[in-house]
Amino acid sequence: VYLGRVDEVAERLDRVLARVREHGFRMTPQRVAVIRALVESTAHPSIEQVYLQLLPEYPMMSLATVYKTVALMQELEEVIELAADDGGIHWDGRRPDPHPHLVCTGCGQIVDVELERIDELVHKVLALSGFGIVTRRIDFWGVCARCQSRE
Amino acid sequence: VYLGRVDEVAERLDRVLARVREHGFRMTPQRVAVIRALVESTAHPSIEQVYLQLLPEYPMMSLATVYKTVALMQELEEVIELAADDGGIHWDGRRPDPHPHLVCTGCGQIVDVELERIDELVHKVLALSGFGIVTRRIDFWGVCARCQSRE
DNA sequence: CTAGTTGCAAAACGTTTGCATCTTA
DNA sequence: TAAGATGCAAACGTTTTGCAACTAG
Repeated sequence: VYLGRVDEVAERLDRVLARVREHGFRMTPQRVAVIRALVESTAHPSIEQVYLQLLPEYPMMSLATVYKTVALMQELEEVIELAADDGGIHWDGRRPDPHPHLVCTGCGQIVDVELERIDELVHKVLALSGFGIVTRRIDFWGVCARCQSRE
Repeated sequence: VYLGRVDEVAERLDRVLARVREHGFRMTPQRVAVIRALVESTAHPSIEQVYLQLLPEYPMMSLATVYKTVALMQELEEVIELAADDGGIHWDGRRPDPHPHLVCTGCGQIVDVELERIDELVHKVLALSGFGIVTRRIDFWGVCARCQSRE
């Protein structure tokens, strides 16, 4: 269960914004706000959750802009997609490297898991299949400790 | 890269149909056709692909019925869901136990992978997180051998 | 200034639902 | 013959798109 340090996150935000600029995209307040929300959130939000979170501070924000910005971030491989248990798509923009997630079927929370030796797994898959592995998605569903004790 | 033997598959089809009946559901030609397609296919089809595959032989088949039958199979845990690279949801009804899949980003084919020691992984996740793991989804994306040689 | 970005509303998409008709047991 | 399943079409929620107005560089 991993959480980056605050200054690490701030540092990455700057790097991501710089990359977006370097790729020729312009910086608008909406774009910065969405990228900031994605990079800082530990909650693995859906697009609508990002939108609703930003709405009070950015009343002119539109859902379409959030969609477009998430697509841009995905293009630059600065977010990864994951399946929650509400059936919808959620996003991890805080750690964009492929890593496993754990979804609680009780309360819906999504946490990161630090699994070592994933590379070994990838090598094994390569050896078995001959595929050149580009990416992966490893997600678990279960009941978190708190929800277990509540039962 | 796993393929069940033909008689194993036929045997499982009978078992699944029996289970469906035991759960109080009726047997209609449409239901049998969809379940058969799911259990026999190695292609990991989408719902629409199942529908289109059956349409010539069952011209009265409706998409809604395929949706309902897949939902029923999912209820009975006789199919598992997986993410393809067309963005849509695909299904594995031939091996309904959670197992990894490999999606070719070149030709779109989806194959099963036989990975041992997945249980160890699950135990490690349990130890790290305290979650009671219920299920998981492990999928890889890459370029298959044939698509690699074509490049 | 002008090309890129936004917000809106409409369109497109996949999936679900209500209901009259038909079918299984 | 009664409960359940089907097929249709309408409804639904989510995501994408076209476009006029706006704005960053």
